[in-house]
Amino acid sequence: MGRAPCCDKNGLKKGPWTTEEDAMLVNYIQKHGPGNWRNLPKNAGLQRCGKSCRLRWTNYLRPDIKRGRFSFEEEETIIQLHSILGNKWSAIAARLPGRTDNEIKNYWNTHIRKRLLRMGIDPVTHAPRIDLLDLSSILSSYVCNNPAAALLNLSNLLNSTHQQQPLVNPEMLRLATSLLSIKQANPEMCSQNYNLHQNQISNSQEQNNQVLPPLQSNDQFQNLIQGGDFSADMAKHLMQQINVEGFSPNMTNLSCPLSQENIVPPNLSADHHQTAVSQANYVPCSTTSGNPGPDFPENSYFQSFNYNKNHDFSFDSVMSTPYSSPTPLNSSGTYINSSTEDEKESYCSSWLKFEIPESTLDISDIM
DNA sequence: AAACGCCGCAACCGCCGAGGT
DNA sequence: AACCTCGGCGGTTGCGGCGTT
Repeated sequence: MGRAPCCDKNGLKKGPWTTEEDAMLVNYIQKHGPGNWRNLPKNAGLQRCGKSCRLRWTNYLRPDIKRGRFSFEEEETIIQLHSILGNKWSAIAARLPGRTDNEIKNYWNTHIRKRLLRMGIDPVTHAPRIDLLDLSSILSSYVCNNPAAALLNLSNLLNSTHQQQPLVNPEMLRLATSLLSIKQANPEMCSQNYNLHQNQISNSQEQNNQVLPPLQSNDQFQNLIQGGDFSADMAKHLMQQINVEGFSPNMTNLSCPLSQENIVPPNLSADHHQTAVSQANYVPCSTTSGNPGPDFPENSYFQSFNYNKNHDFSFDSVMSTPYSSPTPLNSSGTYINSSTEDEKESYCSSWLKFEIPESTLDISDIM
């Protein structure tokens, strides 16, 4: 037999609270204090169950509740805490004065979660998910203006071996197909030897140590895809076939979020995690316009991404970042106070695109 | 102007653990 | 030990506002 309901629901009102009900509840609690929720509605003259009263008080009427938009700093903190605590909304709320767990939960589900998905980040694990990334935007931004960088991007992505999740998915294959078409349409463009990163090329070739027979035709490629036997190595081979000599599987240029497991030992307590989470989970990319990158708040979550003014986003440097860094959880520095959601989103997305800095790719040599 | 769909948020629901009897 | 109440938590729902067609 199930547990009896918290109260007799017959005759009790449900749904949105009226201002009169709010006033009655507030008046009663001001006189008698919160608690004894079971008897509170009767004593206060409310036709509500105790649970409803408690929720109304804790989530809305409490005087110390902060209303209004979440600040950039608050959002930053939520993402940090969620990366280590998961959906422990009450624990997260405990570190955000004035915010309720319900409010944080709603904000996560309606704003942050969607934004992370758009940026190719799994909102559950906080790990990168290529299959979530908006590849069409990458394609459009690079193939139109900078096909060489697009190819390099793909090369990087396809050569990523540190990911646990498969990087090659139908979307990627579609992208590769498109690039192949571009090559056929513009053979002179793709046949150039861009002669970039030669050292890294040779290194990667040594690492790959694989010799695959050349694909003879687009049909062969299509058959390969349709056959379903298409591994990351095969995809890599495909990129070689598209003629990306000069483009290396340059791991150090691939911005890569780190999973929690990579930076935090599992036996650390939540308090230790609090310190640890101050470190990089995501690694920003520079912009393609020569922009030195966003000025992240000092000691902020984003600042800790190891952004380098010289466009040198070293994967190794991130990996070696100690998780015991004393970076404070709550930034005391100034921060960009984006006033709108769009501003905030564009601000965030600018540091998480899989983009290649033009400073390492002289376009004039290509064109 | 009306219909429709989307989105955000307040509120509800079911479950659980702690504590008292 | 068993039962009950209370408070808390996370997931889900549904309503109202808003934009689009």
